[in-house]
Amino acid sequence: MSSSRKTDSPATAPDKASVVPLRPGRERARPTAARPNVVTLRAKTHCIQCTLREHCLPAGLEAEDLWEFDELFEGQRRLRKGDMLLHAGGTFVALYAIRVGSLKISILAEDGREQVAGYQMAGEIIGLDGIATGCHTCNAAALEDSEVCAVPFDRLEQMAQANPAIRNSVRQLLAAEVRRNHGHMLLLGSMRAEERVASFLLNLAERYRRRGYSGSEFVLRMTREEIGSYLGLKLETVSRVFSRLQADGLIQAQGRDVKLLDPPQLNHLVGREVPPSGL
Amino acid sequence: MSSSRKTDSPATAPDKASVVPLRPGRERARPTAARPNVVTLRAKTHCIQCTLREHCLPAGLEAEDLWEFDELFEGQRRLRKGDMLLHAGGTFVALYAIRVGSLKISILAEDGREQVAGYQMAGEIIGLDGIATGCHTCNAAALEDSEVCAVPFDRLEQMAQANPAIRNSVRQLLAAEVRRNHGHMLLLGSMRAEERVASFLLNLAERYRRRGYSGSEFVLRMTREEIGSYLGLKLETVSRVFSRLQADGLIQAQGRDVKLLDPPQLNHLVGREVPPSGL
DNA sequence: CGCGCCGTTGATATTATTCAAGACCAGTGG
DNA sequence: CCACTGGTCTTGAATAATATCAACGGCGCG
Repeated sequence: MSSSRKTDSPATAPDKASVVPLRPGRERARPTAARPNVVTLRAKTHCIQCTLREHCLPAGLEAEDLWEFDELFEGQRRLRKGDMLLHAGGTFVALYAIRVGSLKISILAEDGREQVAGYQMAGEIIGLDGIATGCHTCNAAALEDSEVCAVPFDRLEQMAQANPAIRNSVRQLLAAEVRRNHGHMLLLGSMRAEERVASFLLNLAERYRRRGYSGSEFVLRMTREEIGSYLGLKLETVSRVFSRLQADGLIQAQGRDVKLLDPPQLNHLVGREVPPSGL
Repeated sequence: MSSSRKTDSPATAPDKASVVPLRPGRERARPTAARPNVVTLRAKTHCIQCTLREHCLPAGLEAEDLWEFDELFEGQRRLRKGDMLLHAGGTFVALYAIRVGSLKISILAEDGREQVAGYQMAGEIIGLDGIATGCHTCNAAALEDSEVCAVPFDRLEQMAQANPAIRNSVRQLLAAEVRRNHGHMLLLGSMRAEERVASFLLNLAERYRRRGYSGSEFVLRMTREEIGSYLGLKLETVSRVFSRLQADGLIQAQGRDVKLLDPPQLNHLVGREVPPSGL
């Protein structure tokens, strides 16, 4: 495992789609109706060619719906590490699909305290918290240089009205958001420090795995303090737990490089029953 | 303050609407279009005559919309203390507006642990967690004998499509749900026991106050253990905090009877700045 | 090089949990 | 009427978990 302060990508990262150049005309061959002139758009990566497609908002859409969906957004927006994508109180105009990078979502107490409510990575959607009110209740800041696709919500909604598949996608997204929050409340309300950290690491691992990255070795994008904020712990406690888990042989951690050495045992720690092995 | 084990209503409870008998023909005079024969319905309390109207789903609707909304549900459903209204995993068919009583909402971890995620009282809506998925992720159980109005969701949605006011109501509801969850995460993640309990009491007080009950004196409907589950504390801790707050003169508590003696100080405890006075 | 941020670790303090005992109260059945 | 029971609530003492305070090392960066 290498020190990661410099490399700004996961330990084992097959990032292909973002490098593949647009090949105009090729995607035109798709059996679909009219869509805007792709050539005039600057550096737009279409959903159809995006490797994240199946993890993203258009997950499960058929080719036809996909192109329809693709028309929704005009291009990507770049964020530099630390840039804020959303501000609590800001008016809600669009959902954002993370194409590259990762962001932290945080909520604010009346007295100004800020708490991390989630970490979102490539393929995940940000901004759902604004759907209901029309204004955001969270901050979203880039943890590293990132790129997002903005999906104007009025157009999305309009399209959803006509297209059940897209409507369903939005639903699924909201559902996931609710489930995530419930899971987090469970964590904050009833888990001990070790369980919280293990749960956090397993969650990240699973998400990386689903995206084709290693599910056992990855690089954290956030500081100990941010992890602590997310888990309801102080940064020192997080650090200690990392050390303890390492001493117990469950993980290997050097700074932000993390390797899960004994996932079954980690799962056990979290209270999940571990299938003895096989199937 | 009186011991409350017997009285099943808040300390000072102006429950009028539920006693007022239906006066057939009267509401017919409302300037609205066709609606089903009210006489055949058993004991339906119409929104228009419900004192909770402005705290409930149809909050803010004009008379015309109100009648339209009123057609949505056929009647009330009674629950006895302990009855489950919703089961996690059950299919989502309707939202429920609490007309009388109160319920606790709880979420379940994979390993079976259960945690109270919220307490809902008269005028509040239950079942929103199912909107996204189509199946519920929470349990809802009556804390006392209660009565709810079931609002079939397919019909509500249909109506919302045509009526912006109703659509907006549903939105507001979802927004409130999100805000509630965020607030709870903040509480679980960054407050100490005293702050949590104070926050809990102030929250209840505010909700009672809005409903016309006393905002400084009320009766808890849940056990110490349930409070603890909600606040991420053990029941003994909850009990101790109650005692300490009482010793400090901030509250007066005897079992489930609670009186807030120094709301400003309680607010201060929670981190809210207290306006010195005036304005 | 020196600075600032980050992470680790130790010593100590604080907070919350656990274990245990007993009080209170409502309901039950003798 | 009484005793008995089960559930709830309170309280104390011991313990465990986490936070706080403080020191230091590493690393990137100007």
